[in-house]
Amino acid sequence: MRKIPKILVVDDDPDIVEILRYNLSLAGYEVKSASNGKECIKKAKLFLPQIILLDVMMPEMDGIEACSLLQKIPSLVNTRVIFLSARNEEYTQLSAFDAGADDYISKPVKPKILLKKITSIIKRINAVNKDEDIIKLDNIIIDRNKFLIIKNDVEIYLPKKEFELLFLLASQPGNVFTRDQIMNKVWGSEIIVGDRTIDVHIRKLREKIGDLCFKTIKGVGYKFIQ
Amino acid sequence: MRKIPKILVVDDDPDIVEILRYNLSLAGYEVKSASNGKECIKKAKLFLPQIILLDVMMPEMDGIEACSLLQKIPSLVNTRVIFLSARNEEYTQLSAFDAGADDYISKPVKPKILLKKITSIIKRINAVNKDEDIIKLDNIIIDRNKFLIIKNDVEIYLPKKEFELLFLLASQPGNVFTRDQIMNKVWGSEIIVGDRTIDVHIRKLREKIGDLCFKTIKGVGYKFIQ
DNA sequence: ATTAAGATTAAGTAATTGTTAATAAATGAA
DNA sequence: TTCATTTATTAACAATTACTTAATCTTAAT
Repeated sequence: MRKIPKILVVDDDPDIVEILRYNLSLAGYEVKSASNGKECIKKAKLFLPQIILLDVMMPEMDGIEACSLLQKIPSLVNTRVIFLSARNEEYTQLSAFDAGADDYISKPVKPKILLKKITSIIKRINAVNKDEDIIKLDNIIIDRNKFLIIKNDVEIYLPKKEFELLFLLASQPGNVFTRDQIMNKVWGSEIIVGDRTIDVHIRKLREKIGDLCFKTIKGVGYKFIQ
Repeated sequence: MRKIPKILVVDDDPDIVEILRYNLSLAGYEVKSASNGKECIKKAKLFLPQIILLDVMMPEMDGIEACSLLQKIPSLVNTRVIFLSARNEEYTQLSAFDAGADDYISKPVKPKILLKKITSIIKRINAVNKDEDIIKLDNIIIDRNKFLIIKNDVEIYLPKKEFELLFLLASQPGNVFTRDQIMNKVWGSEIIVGDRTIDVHIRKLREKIGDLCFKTIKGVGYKFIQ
């Protein structure tokens, strides 16, 4: 069973928010809203929407800046950003895409077409990302909602970073993740930490989950093996 | 190393095809073209593009019908269809999305914006679909994602350089790779190491994978034989 | 037989990862 | 808030593994 897709609507005009919320809710989406860039970032982190509909011109922080910041949040790598804007100058659109936009739609928005686009995006997301929040393997269950690992029927709680690292590696058992990939997915591209940080976290995981679960591929990276 | 993205341009107007081809090639994409829906289907099957730019109105078979048919081709599940059309009636757009379109752009197309959109789509495709770097031969599987060799159902792990060397040779079984080629591909052109280095790595591979798999062509190089 | 290219081995060197403990930062409770 | 506790990061060094080289031996072609 698939979860109801979540959409975050960000616009400083309450009327637009209301119209979008109405149409999207009716179409069966879970909708939340924000009225500026700062609020957008804050809510996106908690809400983890599949799609963010983002206005360009807003007080406090505009959409472009917000979009740039969203890109750096690891938990939002799979979130698509669609700009909805009355500003149709080419350079605005271009900088929106540079900031990481997935699409740019000019206002006034035609609700039917917007809905179709969203359907099509959700279809693509679902086709690829088995975006499961729970990884179930032979003798280990990793539950991202509860931040809990169950190994051989024993509950194990891990600190955030250790959990994220385990979750990443276990998302594709057997596959090697390079240190760069791990860095980007667990820490995010803007955070720079030392060389040994990953090692130490792997160390802790080996202690808590089991030595044999983590294989080092020297010069390449690490992988999780069942 | 990532492959060059492929784009299929479909339009019955040769001028439009030429403009798009020019811009896309310049941006580093591999471009092919078709001039109607039927040709589109045929070429898409062979070319397996990441993206198809599709006109709506065309002789023989229009874009909408072509798009519907494309959806049914399993090898094209990951191909995105972007309509480029002068017809901006809402119902045309809606039926395009119903036919499986990923986007609908109204002509005249602004090349810069189109390119940004394509970049953003390719980025998303690459983020998920890591190209399957697996070489499968009669009794050996070389899996680059897992950094693992399976020979006669036995797992073999190799150090990085040995793995890269084997991967290179096995990528074209029977073909000779000169020492220069090997040097460039495995070590890179900047790094200079002695003459015997390759020999020693071949030695190790012969030990671990099997003597008979590696044939020396004196004065030329080495080849992998099944 | 001569010679040039490759094979082999062992040993040295370089690079990468592992480990521990100390410190900083974040979190949560009183 | 303040203090206690947990978590994250770093630094220093140890251990390991991989890579390269040098020296010597073998082979194949002319």
